[in-house]
Amino acid sequence: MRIATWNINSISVRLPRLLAWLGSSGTDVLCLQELKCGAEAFPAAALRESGYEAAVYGTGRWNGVAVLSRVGLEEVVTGLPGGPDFEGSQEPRAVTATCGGVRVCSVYVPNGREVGHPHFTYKLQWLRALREAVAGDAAGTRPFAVLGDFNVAPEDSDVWDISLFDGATHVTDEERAELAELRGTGLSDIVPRPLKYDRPFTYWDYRQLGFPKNRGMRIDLVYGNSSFGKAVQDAYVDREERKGKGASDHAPVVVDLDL
DNA sequence: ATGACTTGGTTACCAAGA
Repeated sequence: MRIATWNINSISVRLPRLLAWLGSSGTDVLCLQELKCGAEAFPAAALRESGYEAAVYGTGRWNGVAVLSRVGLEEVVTGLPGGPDFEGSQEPRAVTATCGGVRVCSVYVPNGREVGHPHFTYKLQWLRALREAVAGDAAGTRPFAVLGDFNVAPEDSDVWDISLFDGATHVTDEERAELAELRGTGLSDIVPRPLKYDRPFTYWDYRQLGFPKNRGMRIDLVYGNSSFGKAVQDAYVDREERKGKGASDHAPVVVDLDL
C-alpha cells in the first residue's frame, strides 16, 4: 500500500496536478492539508471518477484537511476531539479514517505566526490535544499514523540554515518538546529519503528562489506507531511535484507499506 | 535571469502562510 501526505495549498487551484499525481504516483491513500475550500466546493465527483473516496473537513478560505482513499474509507472522525478554539471557534485541521486496515490522521498544525503570539500558544495547545486524541491508536496494535503539515522542524538539520531561524517559530524548544511528547505515545518519525541533495526537505518558500536554491524545511511529517513502522518498505519526498509553474509550496511525502 | 510568491475574499488591497 502506498500512503502519502501533501499540503496542497488550495485543492481548487491544484486539482489538475492532484489528479495527474494520483495517477502517476499510484497512491492508495492521500492525506491532504490546506484545501482552502468548504465542503460544498470540494471536488468529490472528479476524485470519485478517479477511484477515490474522500473524508473532508473544510470550512472555506483557510485550512481544511482530507483523507482520500481507493482502498476503503471507514470510521471517519472529523476534527480534533478536545481541540482548542482559536478566536472562538474550532478550525478544520484534523480528519481521521481507516483505509484498508490502516488508520490515518491527516493534520494541519497551526502555524504559530510569532513566538509569544496567541496563535503560538494555540499551536502548543493544539499539539497537546493531538497527543491526547491519538494516544489510544498510537499504543494499539493496528497500523496507525499521524501524517501532515506539523509546522515544526524536529531537528536543526531540518531547515536549510538554522542560523537564520533565531527567535523564529517552527524550531523552538517548546514546539519540539510537544513533538517529543507526541512521539512518547508510541509514535516514530518515519524520515523519508530525499530524491536530490542530502536532506529530505518538504517545503520551500515561493519567494526568493527558495526551491532552486534548496532553501527548504522538513515540516511535513509521518509519525507511525510500531505496527506501521514495521510495515514501512520505503519513504521519500517527491520533490518533482514541487517543480514548475502552478506547484504547491510543499512536496508530497510518500510511504510504501508491506502489510 | 532586467527578475522580486501565492491564495481566496470584506477584491482592484488585504491577511495569511512559514
